[in-house]
Amino acid sequence: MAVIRLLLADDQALVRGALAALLDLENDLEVVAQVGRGDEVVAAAREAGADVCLLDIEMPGADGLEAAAAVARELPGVRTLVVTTFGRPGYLRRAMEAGASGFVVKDTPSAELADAVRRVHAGLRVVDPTLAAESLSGGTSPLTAREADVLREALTGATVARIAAAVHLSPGTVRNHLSSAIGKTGTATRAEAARTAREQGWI
Amino acid sequence: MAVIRLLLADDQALVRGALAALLDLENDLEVVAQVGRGDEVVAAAREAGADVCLLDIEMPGADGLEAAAAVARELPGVRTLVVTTFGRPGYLRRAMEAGASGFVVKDTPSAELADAVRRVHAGLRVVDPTLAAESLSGGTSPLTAREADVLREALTGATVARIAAAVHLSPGTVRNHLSSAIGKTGTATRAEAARTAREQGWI
DNA sequence: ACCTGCCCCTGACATCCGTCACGGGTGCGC
DNA sequence: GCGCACCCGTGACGGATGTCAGGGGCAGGT
Repeated sequence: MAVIRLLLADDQALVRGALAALLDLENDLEVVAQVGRGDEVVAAAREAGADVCLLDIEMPGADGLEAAAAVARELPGVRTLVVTTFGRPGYLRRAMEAGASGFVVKDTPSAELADAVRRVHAGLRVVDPTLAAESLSGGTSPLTAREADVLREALTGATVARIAAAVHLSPGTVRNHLSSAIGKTGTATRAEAARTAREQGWI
Repeated sequence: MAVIRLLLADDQALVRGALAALLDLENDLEVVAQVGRGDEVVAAAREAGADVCLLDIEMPGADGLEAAAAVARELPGVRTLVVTTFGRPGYLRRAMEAGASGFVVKDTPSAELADAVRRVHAGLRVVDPTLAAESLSGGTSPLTAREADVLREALTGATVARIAAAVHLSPGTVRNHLSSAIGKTGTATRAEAARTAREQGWI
């Protein structure tokens, strides 16, 4: 039986190397490529002939969800497994929509990772069970595209004027979108709204 | 020569297990304990007879800096190496003040971790060189204790009224502290001030 | 053709926020 | 003792913010 060829993508070199050490202990797994940026995944996977890509979400260049979509689009035979720190319901949904075959949070015991890789390689879907329930209940974002845009800018604590400049809108419109987003998130200030939206994976 | 006995503390089980796999590859290193909470470090290190503790900063119970201080206080012969995601200057300073022997960010190549452990065990100090410069230049926090308190509450985007309630102060006083903190951080809003203070490791 | 939802903008309002000036209290080092 | 820094509070000011009521435009579904 042929070994499963893996690509690891994580911006933290130490974690990347440690995961490689962990997975290389398995006889049927082989790490054939490692990258630290999301926009290098497709090229590296193609060159190394990877079967499965392990993708972290938080990465420079392109995040793991974009990378998963790119792999699904350009390398149809290659499966992707998203491995992330944050078990946000919206992340799971977005990962599945991006064509990922699996979703694992970094809280899971390390012994299960190799099995998750094997299942994904076999064509099965791997989803963190506790997260799946949350995702089904309240996963989809109630925010409109513009509301998500202004909330993204609001994450840094920017003023209305700067958000308006960044999104090329009138300050009044920005305030309307923010007010709407605050209502939808059940919060009282834009900072809280941005915070909860991020925790839900909506932005 | 005796092997170096290691304790790993990281709240993410997957990362913890992967680091264990990485370090167990070295003949002179042995992982003898793993914990996922900061407040279990001392007991586990004592029971397992660890020589060196690898501590992540972000952990429930007690963070890695508190854990390092506890180890230094209660297990004088045991050295600690702080391994963290965020290379914030204030973190390095606080780690050293807590009695840690080393400070490594998760961006460093995985091949260097084992060497860092050996150096720490040998009594040397290990510090990420790029971070050391930053820390010397602008590491110490300009914030007073109260300013740090209100900024911590402001991180979530709370209103002045809620911050005041949480810190048991008058709303006016809270606004004064916030205004002062905004001035010291060179920002324009409390959200930005809280953000930069966190990035500097001041809170 | 009509309704609905989202987008963009304007204007007005009450409230909140950031700033400043001020006074009084404490503890520390010179 | 004196200055100094920090703490806590008050009061007032201008500007920012969140909310509401409108108006118009543009797509998709009935």
